[in-house]
Amino acid sequence: MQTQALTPPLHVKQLALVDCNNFYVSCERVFRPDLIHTPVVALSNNDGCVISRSNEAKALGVKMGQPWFEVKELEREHGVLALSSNYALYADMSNRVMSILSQFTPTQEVYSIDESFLDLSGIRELRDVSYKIKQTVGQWTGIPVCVGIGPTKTLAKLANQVAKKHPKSKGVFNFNDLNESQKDALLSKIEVSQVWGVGRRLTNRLNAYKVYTVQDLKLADTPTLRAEFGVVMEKTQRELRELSCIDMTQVEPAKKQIVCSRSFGQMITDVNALKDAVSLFVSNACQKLRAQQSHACIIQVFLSTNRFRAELPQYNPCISVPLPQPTNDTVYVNTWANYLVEKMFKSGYSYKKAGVMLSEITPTTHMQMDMWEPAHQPNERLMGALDELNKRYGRGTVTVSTQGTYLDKQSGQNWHMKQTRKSPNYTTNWHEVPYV
DNA sequence: TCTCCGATTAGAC
DNA sequence: CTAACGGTCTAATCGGAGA
Repeated sequence: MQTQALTPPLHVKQLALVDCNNFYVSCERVFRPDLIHTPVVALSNNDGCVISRSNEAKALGVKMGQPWFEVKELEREHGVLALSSNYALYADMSNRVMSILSQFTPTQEVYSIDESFLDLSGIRELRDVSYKIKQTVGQWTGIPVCVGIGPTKTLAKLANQVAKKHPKSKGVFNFNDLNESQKDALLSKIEVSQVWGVGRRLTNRLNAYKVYTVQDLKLADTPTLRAEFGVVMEKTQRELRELSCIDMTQVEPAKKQIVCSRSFGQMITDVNALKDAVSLFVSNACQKLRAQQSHACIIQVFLSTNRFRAELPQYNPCISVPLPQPTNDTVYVNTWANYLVEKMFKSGYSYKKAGVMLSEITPTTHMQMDMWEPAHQPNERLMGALDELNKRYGRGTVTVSTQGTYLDKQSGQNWHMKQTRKSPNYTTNWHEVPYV
């Protein structure tokens, strides 16, 4: 009887958002069960900022995105353990989780490394299925997840937050199970900043219009909202009103631009070290291009000094050039990148970051040949072999030209990022599998 | 005046 | 010991240049 009353009509869409709890930290804990009660954080590239926190670390006041040096005392005071991010591990764990989730529905959108939308419309016993999802992922991967369900993606996201926040929910919350007054009560208790698509700036602007809660946004005057905040906010409001505006995208669209950039572990003054770094970025960017079967028509290279050191001279050059032919050939793009670094480089500056952007991306099938330019012969077989080897034996196994040969001993300069606290690649490298 | 394009803004994770 | 603050990606919007 009770479930009968709560079960929404079958035509109501049941979109689930499955989100892994504290994903990076949870991945680390799978292989370090001894850390289960330790406050743990994972750091961004270069060990710069905190990007994942265990509940214990959150309780100690560590903020998302906070620079690690600001909270480092907690290491001594409260035994916080900070780990460098181990993307090979996280990507592999993510693939396992996503593949398990795909078993529950034909309609999955992998939204990020730790989140999937699933269309569970028409499923009876939805509560049981939701707990089954949570239980299966937990048992097969060791990663804890929460499930939020609603009639639109925006409401599924909110439902997921409710599932995460309230222990009573046991990790599953279905917005569709509420009656109208329960919905109003719930949305009135949640700050508008929690809504998907509403960040810090928009929160402030909405507050100025006396929109403080999700319910305020849901009931706000639509023409005013549209005029002052644009189409995106209007869509968000419609989604809160249970009209689905944001569709599931099941096939990942090809990227329109590909950027590979990195801050260096230390300041760099040597042009050869910069070339070395940039050639690795080109190599990674071209690999992504080939993975989605595209060519790029424009390459842009940039260098930059450390913007946090205002007392030092600043220089942030950036050049973009059209490639004579669309390509995804690492060697070919590298010759251009190298030339651009040489052209931009000025001595007397300490460089902290560099990067490469490939844009005007087109599918390889649409290749437009320049009638006058002698055709560049892409090293297709070479690139294919390179991708295959790197896939099988790990990224960086086979590299191109001078990439990676510029060793620290030549100048004492090491541009590689700082990663002093990285855990082993438990799942992707046999040499790093620990003895059990 | 209209359109195009690059730069800027805002957001997600 | 010190100094130390991430990387990618998209869509919307704005403002100037050129047609």
